[in-house]
Amino acid sequence: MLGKTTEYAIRALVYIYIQNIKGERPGFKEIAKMIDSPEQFTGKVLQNLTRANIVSSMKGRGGGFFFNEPANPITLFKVIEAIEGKEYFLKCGFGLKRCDTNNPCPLHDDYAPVRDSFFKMVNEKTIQSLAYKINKHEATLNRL
Amino acid sequence: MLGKTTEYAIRALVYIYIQNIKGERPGFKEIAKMIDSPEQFTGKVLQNLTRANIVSSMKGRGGGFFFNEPANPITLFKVIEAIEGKEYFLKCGFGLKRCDTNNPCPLHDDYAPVRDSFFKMVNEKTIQSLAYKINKHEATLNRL
DNA sequence: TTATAAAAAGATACGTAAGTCTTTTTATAT
DNA sequence: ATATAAAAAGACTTACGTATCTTTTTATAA
Repeated sequence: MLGKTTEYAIRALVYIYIQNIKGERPGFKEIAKMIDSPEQFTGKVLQNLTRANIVSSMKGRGGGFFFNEPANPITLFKVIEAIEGKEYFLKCGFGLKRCDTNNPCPLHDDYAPVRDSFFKMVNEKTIQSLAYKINKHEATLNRL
Repeated sequence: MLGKTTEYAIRALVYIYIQNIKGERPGFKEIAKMIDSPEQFTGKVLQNLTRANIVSSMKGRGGGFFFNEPANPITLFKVIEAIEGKEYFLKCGFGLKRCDTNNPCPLHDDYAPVRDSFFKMVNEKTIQSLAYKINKHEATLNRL
């Protein structure tokens, strides 16, 4: 459902968060290696996330990526919104320009609940909660 | 979630079915006009659906598109599978190459139910059931 | 048997996502 | 000050989804 770019973004942010807990500030080359993504492209994605104020960065020796407010959790929705665009969860599943309960497409009544449950999920899950699962060894960040 | 091509395909098939009930066999130009899609591209999409044995066609004067077994309902899944590919509902939401209950990504437990409910929905809904809703005036095919 | 109307087919173009390469800027350590 | 290590930036390439244009094939009607 999500594009590769968004998947790289989420995995990269989770890895950055895990490293930050350990007091580290990883660079994009290390990140790309650890999440199994193309190196330079991951750099570009992180550049965009930095511009969107989702993560922070420091240039120069000893620099890298980090969260300056780790207490403030980042929902997956925020990441999706930044990369896929604001409209991502608003589109009609049948492709109509306008579609709502009062003027539905023939798929609306069945599609809307699915889309809304996806929306709910990405608003509940955060970079932090995913990192927590990994640190508890309940899930893995990659499959190399 | 679905690509434009799949949306055109579903809308086109619904329109063809509705016209078939009336004893008509529409051509791609008429179809494109009625579902508000690009004319030539819709022709290509229908060509692919014909090759995939989802719909039938006749060349020459009086030709057009039709279902040769209208009693056998076509699920949306079948259309999605033909256009987006077999893997569409199998992909990991986090982007991992392999991901299942035994070896999950940190999103798996929450993503899988959403993906499965989408899968269930597209297996229940058919071109015929969507057409029925439109014929009952409970939904519209376009929004011109 | 000829004109016509339709889908099929092939070539090409456009737009955006995905990815690479090179240069520039910035901070730090020496 | 200078070398070094890092992100930022810009130009470019590739792949694919989306779309158009032209020609060919096929069936029907006249």
